[in-house]
Amino acid sequence: MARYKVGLETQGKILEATRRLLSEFGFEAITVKGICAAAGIQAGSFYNLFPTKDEAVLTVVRDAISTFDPDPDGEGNDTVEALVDAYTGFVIKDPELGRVYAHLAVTAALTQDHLAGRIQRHHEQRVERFTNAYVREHPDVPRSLAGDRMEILLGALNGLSIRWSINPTFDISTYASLMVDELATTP
Amino acid sequence: MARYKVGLETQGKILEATRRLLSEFGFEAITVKGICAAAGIQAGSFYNLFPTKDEAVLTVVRDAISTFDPDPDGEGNDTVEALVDAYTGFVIKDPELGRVYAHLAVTAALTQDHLAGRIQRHHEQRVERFTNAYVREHPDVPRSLAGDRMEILLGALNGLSIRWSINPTFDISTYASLMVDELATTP
DNA sequence: GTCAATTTTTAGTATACACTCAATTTTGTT
DNA sequence: AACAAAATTGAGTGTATACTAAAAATTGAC
Repeated sequence: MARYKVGLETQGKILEATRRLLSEFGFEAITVKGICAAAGIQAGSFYNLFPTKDEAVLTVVRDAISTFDPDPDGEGNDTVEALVDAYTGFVIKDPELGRVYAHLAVTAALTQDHLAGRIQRHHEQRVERFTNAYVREHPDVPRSLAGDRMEILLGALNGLSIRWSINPTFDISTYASLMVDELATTP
Repeated sequence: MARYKVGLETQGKILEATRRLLSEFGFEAITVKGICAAAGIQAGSFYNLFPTKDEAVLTVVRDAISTFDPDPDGEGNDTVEALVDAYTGFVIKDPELGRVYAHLAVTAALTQDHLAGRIQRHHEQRVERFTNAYVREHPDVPRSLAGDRMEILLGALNGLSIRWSINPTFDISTYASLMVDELATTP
């Protein structure tokens, strides 16, 4: 929506401020007022560039996640292990943002609002991607079963990442690998 | 705080209304106004019996969970499997309430408010109890390791229950059992 | 340099919410 | 029946929030 250079700069300021506030204080604490203050702009300017607060938050979270994408060009050569590493890497790199994601994933299951739909779609795409990788590695496993298993894996990863964000000594990577092994060998 | 019969009755009405609203609309949708309307009372009456909204919600969730307690008298004879069954039973019996619990468990990791502290304490007690059962069944495993494993199990259970509440065809019981087996056999 | 499109500011609106309080009514003990 | 404790009412407070709109300033294509 920004077409002039200043508009793009302001957009950048807003995203950076949102990212900083999310990383520091989490999802519940974020307000448009706070974002504007941190970005050094006024509310009207925010709404000239973003339709809603959620849009700014989602943009930040999406960008942060894609930073860890093992196959950003969609060449179809990522592995389940690499995808799991990407997930844990994201959570470990920026714990508070990981919490924000987990929080969004949970509330997506709870509420019916617009944000929930967006997050749910993201989750489904993620399952799809994990499933593709799994089927590639285990061609003998029927796709529907593979999909179920990846649902478990992702559900458990979400739970573990929440646990990890409470107690960072919790060895999420190792346990995530353990789960992957288990799902690879179960008949 | 209720000392007269009518007060106890009103307390019951409030809890029932809260339970009904939570089961139907979830945590995010609940308001004091809504509870009062459903209970057929006024706000002042609510606050005569409950100090905060959260207190009513917590009471309902706590009661619902304790219904499934395999060892309500604390005799120390419950097993990990029975505890897992209790968890999944609770979630399956009342999905929306299960979601509410998962939601509270997640936000407990996110926020610092009073409610968060209460839920976190509940989680810790739960881990303690799972750990006790696990150590009873696997006396050779050191307690700290057992505790870690139960943290994983509970974290994953939370994640799975969220997943299940999105898609009830998801076989949470079976997968929960699988996880228990895995945690029993890992060196 | 002009001028329309874009951006920014300023000053709001609308609303939803948890919670309070003084006055009134009801309860149960004596 | 008296009366204090408890319960209830109903109107209200305070506050925080996302979001808006009109006017002013800035940008950049021509």
